[in-house]
Amino acid sequence: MAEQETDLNELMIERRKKLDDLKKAGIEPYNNDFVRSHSITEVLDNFDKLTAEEKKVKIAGRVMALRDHGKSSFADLVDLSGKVQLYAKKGEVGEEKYSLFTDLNIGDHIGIEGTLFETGRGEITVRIQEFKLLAKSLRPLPEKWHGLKDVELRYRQRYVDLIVNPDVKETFIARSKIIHGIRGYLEEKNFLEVQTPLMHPIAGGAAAKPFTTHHNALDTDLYLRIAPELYLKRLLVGGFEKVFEIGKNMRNEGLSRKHNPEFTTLELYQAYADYEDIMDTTEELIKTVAEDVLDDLEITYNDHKIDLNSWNRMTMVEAVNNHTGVDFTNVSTLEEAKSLAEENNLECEEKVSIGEIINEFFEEIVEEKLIQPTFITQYPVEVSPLAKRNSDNPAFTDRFELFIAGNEIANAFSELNDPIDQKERFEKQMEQREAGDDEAHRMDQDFIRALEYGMPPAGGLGIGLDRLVMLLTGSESIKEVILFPHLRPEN
RNA sequence: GGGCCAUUAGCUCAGCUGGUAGAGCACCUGACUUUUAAUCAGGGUGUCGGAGGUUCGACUCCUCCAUGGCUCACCA
Repeated sequence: MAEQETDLNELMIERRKKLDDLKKAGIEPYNNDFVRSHSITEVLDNFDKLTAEEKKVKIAGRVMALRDHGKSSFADLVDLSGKVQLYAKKGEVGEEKYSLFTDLNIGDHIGIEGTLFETGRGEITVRIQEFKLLAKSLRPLPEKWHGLKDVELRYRQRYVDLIVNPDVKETFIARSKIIHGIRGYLEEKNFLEVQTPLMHPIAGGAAAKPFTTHHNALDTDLYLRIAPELYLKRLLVGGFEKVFEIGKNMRNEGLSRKHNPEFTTLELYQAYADYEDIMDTTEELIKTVAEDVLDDLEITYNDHKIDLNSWNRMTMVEAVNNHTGVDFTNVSTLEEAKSLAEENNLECEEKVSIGEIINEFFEEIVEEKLIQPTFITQYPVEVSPLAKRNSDNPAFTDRFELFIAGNEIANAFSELNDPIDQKERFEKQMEQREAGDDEAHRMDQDFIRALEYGMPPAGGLGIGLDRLVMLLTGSESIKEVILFPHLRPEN
C-alpha cells in the first residue's frame, strides 16, 4: 500500500479507510465461500415460480447503483447475465447489517440471500435477508451514464471498459461466437484442427517483416510466425487432406485502424480442391457464421448497407477495367503498362512487371470501391508467389481475394505444388529481397524438399478473423475487436 | 515516420478578446421505509499532460516534449 500512496486520490483514500474499518470490525471484505443458487437472469425469468414457492435465492454480482432512503435502501446488482434490483429494510436485516449495506460503494462485489417481490412500479426485486462482501472495490468507477469514453483508458484498462460499457462485452461475445461458428462449420466438414509452430527458423508464408527472438539453449535466432501457411501445406504432404488452424500471426509493421502487430487468422487447406471450391466454401462459411451471430445477412457497416446474400465474382483485370476504364487484356509490354500507370497518376517507376502494375491499379483504385461481397480472381503471378498458375494464362494465378466494405477479408488460391516452379518463385523473391525489399518471401529449402515428395493439388484459404469480426460487429477499428490491443507502454 | 486535432477533478465535460478554476456523476455528512438518472441540505476532492518562454499576470499566447485519435505512407 505504501508504494502506491503517491497516486491515491481522495476517493481511493476514503475506500481504503472503509476497508480498514471493516477489517477492524472483524468483517472479511474478500469472502470466498458464497455459492449462488441462480444467475440474475434466471431469477428474473423464474419470478412467478420462485415467488409461488416463497423460495430464497442466492445471487452475487457487482453493485452498480445505490439508492439510500434512510430506513430502507435500494441497489442495482449486476452479473454477466443481467441486472436486478435489491431492497434492504433496516427493520428486517437489523441495524448493524443495514448500515454495512448502506456503506457499500458502487463497484463492490456482494453475495446476497433473499426473496423476490415486485415493487409498486412493477420491478422484480430481491428483498435482502443476508448479504456478504465478496470483494471490496478500492477505485471509483467511471460515470454511470456516459460510461468511459477516453479510448486510451478504454484500451489500457479494458477491464473497466467491460464493466461500464455493455456494448464492448457484446462485441467480444460476438467474436467468441464467430470463432466458435467457424470451428463448428469446419469440424462438420471433417477438417482437422491443428497447431503449428509460432516460432519459425524461417518466417514464411507471407510478405511481411517478422519479429525476431532468440533461443538460448540452441543459440539460434527464431522468428515469430507471420503466417502458418508453409507448415500447413507440409501437413498435406504428410497425408492430412483437410486441415485448419486458428491462431495468431505477428508482423513487425505499423499500427492502424486495420492493423495490430498480432492478429488472428483462420487458414485452411483442402487436398484435391481448387480455388473455386474454396470460393464456395468461403461464401458458405461466412454466411453461416453471420447468420449465427446476427440472424441476418443484411448488415450495415460504416454507413454502407451490405447484403451477404449476393456475392460477385470477377477477375482483377475485369475489376480494373470496370472501375478505371483501363483494359489490360491486350497490354503486352512493361512500357505500355507504365505509361497507363502514369496517365492514372500511379507511381510505378520501380515496378518491374506488368502484373505488379495491374495489382497497383487494383489496390490503389478499385479495392476501396468493393463494398458488396466480391471475389476478385486471377491475380498476377508476380504478386502471388505461392499460388498455382492458371492453365490458360500462366501470367495469372488461380487465386482470389474477398472484399467486403472495401476491406480484404480473405485470400485464397490453388496451392502451387510444383517444387521446381516454387523454387524459382522463391528465387525471384530472394532477388527482390537483395534489391532492398525486406518484405519479400524467404527461401525455405525444407518446404521445397517437402513439395519434392509430392503435395496433392489443394486449395487453401486465409481469413483475417479480426477483420471479419469488425465487419460483423460494425466496429471501425481493429482495436475494438481485440481485447488488449497494442499500445505504447505506460510511462 | 509526416500532417491535422485533442489532453482541465476518479469519470463525462464547460471555462469568452490573458485577470488567478466550474458543473453533473462518483465520494463524504445529515434527512427520508417501494426508489430507480431517487430526492433534499451541506462539503471541491485540481501540478488545467510535462518543461521552457512572452507578460505585472498564462488553463488561455509561443516553442519543445509526451501520450492518444484521425489521416498519409507500409501491410492483413
